[in-house]
Amino acid sequence: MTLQNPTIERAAQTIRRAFAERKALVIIGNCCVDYQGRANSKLASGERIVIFKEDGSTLVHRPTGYEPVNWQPPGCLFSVREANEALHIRASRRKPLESVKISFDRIYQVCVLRLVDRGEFSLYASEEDMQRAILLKPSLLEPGFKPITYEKKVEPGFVDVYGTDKDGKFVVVEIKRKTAGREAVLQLAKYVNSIRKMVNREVRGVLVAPSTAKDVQRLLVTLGLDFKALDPKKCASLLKTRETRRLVEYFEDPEE
Amino acid sequence: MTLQNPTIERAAQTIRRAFAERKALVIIGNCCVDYQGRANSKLASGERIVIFKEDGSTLVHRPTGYEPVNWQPPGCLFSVREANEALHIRASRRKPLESVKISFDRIYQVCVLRLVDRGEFSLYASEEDMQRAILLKPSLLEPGFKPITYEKKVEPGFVDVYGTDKDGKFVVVEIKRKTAGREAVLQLAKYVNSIRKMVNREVRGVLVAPSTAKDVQRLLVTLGLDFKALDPKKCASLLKTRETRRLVEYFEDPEE
DNA sequence: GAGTGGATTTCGCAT
DNA sequence: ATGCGAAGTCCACTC
Repeated sequence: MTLQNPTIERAAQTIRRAFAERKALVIIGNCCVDYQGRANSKLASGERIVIFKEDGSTLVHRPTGYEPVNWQPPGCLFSVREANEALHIRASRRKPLESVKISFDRIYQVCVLRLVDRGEFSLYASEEDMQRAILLKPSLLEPGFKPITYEKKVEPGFVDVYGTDKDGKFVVVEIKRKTAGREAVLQLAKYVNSIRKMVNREVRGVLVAPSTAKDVQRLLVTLGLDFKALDPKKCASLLKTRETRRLVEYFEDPEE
Repeated sequence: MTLQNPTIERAAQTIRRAFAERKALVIIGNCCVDYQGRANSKLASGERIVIFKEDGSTLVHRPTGYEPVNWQPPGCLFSVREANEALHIRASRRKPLESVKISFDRIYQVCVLRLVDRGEFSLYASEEDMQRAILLKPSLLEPGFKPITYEKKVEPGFVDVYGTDKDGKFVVVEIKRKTAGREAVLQLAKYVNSIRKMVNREVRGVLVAPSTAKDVQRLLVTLGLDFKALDPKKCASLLKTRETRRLVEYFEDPEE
């Protein structure tokens, strides 16, 4: 439901009902803003986009900039008042005690919304990011792990990461960005077997993924392989705070 | 200018022109969002409020939460495409290379805006205000305190305020606008140690904040640092009654 | 409930 | 441009 260029009275009426019904609001108009709480601020008159959400969060957006000039986190109570031919909306909360007062002298549009949004949000890094993270911080895999090389060519394909564990055993690491299925395990098993034929030492296989599909855990046990849960997102954030360029140089010319 | 429940074609046309004329856009509709760049994310279908600003910033807001679920800072280029009865808007930038692709399958409203906003914004009772207050009225810190300079560069960072106490000892002041945690103390300690290495005189450290977190008092004692309680609001009200412009001139060329 | 650390942090300022 | 510190940071997680 949308009002175009409503009077202050009409807008106030609509906005009050919207708050009562816990609907979201988008108001576009000329306003000034006063904030008092953790700090204090004043914003002189100008045209802005103001959003009030169902959960009590509040945003005042100027025509430029990523950040809202004024805002209020979720959990606010809203109140509406008309005075001096202006519409005053106050969003306030306790802990910390603070409030934002938005005063409109002209309203171009009031948009009342019942938004339905059940869409899942997922943030992730690429498989390569997980690989880099493990090379950078081998303890992510397990204590004592030492990478030797990565993308190691073996008969069936390329081993994601290859190294030794705390006991000196060889370790073959297979990385999946999302829930690992049966094929990931079989792939890892192939690599492990391939390497066992070539070296005269114990070889372990470790599957790295945020989680496994059902029954995969049992398959891993059957084949004598290990699993390490690792969140791609954590890998991504870890990479940000480190120098990754060096990695390439360091592992550039992998020894055989 | 506002479209209600437009067809995809009509919306695309309007949005293209809005981008060409560098106007701001508020679009409400059902969409999914794909982000690739510093990280990657996928947002499944749902109803959202999407804002494109004149400066290239982009915001995708779900019906709850202070923060946008997806966004792009200022400086993006927008492109519009129609395919499979959906409208795809891409906001992309270089450095870092990243893009957000928003795909609408239903659009409830498109609002094209030329917002005029010249209103001045001023923030009070910030950390900077506390700093100014202390420089203006050094006795707020303690009797006999004499500021030498502020924002003094030392190895680990910038010392908020630097001066001497009634006994001629050097004083390093670290200011926090809110309850000071452990990290504030450690920061102060770093500054103090850094300065101790450089001068041949006693150096004291004073933490200024409205209050401290638990255990922080003990940490201060352990490290031999002092604490002075100071309310940001009081600093702000003190500044209102004085001429603050002078400060800059006075401390402009800090002596070493 | 408070403290601690991360963020697709963003933003501003200094080098 | 790049890098570092601050923020009304917000937010999720731990104690």
